[in-house]
Amino acid sequence: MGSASPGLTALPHGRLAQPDATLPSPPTTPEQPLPAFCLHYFDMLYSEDIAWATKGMGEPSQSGAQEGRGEPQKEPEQCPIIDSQGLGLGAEGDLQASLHLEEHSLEQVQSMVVGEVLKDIETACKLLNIAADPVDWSPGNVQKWILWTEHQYRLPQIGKSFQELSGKDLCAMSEEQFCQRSPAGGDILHAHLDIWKSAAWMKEKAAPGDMRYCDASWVDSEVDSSCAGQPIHLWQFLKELLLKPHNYGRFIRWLNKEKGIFKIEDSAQVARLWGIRKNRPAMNYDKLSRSIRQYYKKGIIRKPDISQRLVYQFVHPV
DNA sequence: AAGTAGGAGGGTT
DNA sequence: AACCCTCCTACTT
Repeated sequence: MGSASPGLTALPHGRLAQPDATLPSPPTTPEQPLPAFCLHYFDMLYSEDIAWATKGMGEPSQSGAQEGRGEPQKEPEQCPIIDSQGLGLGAEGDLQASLHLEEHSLEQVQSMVVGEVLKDIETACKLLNIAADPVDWSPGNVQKWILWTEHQYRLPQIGKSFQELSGKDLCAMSEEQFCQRSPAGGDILHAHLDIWKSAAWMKEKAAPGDMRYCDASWVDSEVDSSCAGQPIHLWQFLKELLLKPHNYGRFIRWLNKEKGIFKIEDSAQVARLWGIRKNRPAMNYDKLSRSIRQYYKKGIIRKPDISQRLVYQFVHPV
């Protein structure tokens, strides 16, 4: 087990010295939450393969310790805009212009970062059926979020240290208190919570009167508009995962999207995600696959014509 | 050893 | 009643 790229997100970098950012930061958290924001995105970049974006953003090269693990770590072509930061700053006269350009590109990257983070949080909300704002979480929601975060970022299992805590309690805790409850990974969990708090704060601030963001999912502070509290079906859950190859492609992916054929690449992880979603800690692939097989009779999922292990097909692909 | 198939019983909604 | 969850045996890869 645990076959999938160990240590990818066992971040040794802790607090990164980020350049002071131009993004807003919640007034509730005096100690710059934005680094956490970026930190989180760096995680994603490294777990996905868009490492180029980290090049110009003050990332201190991860101390090279992560190199050569699993993936070949291809050296991608550098982003010309961002790369201007490190190169071509020799001439004094160009300095002003370069800085200007740099600022502009930084803004672009930052807005991209924010957009990606918001999207991922939105996905997680749907998947976990929890509110976007951590303050609104029940103790059960908190446990779900911690389980999911542990899973997503391969943190040590520390959820039990935070039992009986509501989202409000959690949000009131400092990083030190997190570490007190969980010396291993408490700081990272706190950083992730900061990201969620920041996102919730930004959202609240973004749409006081007029709401442009009806399309995504959250219109007001109330999130679950479509399927609030509704029991999600397994096939829906699988489709949601498949819609996010960026996040879940390592676990489940399309083999032929048009025909609805997909493959479960990591049965244990998919089962675990499903278990988190349904509050079934004992969920495993044996049980999950039994539920999939129930779909045969109902005509929702079937085995493809050429049957392969861990490969299924939606009968009515959309 | 892990995945596939489907019966059976129970729980939650 | 629908939709799993759990446990099970038998069979295949």
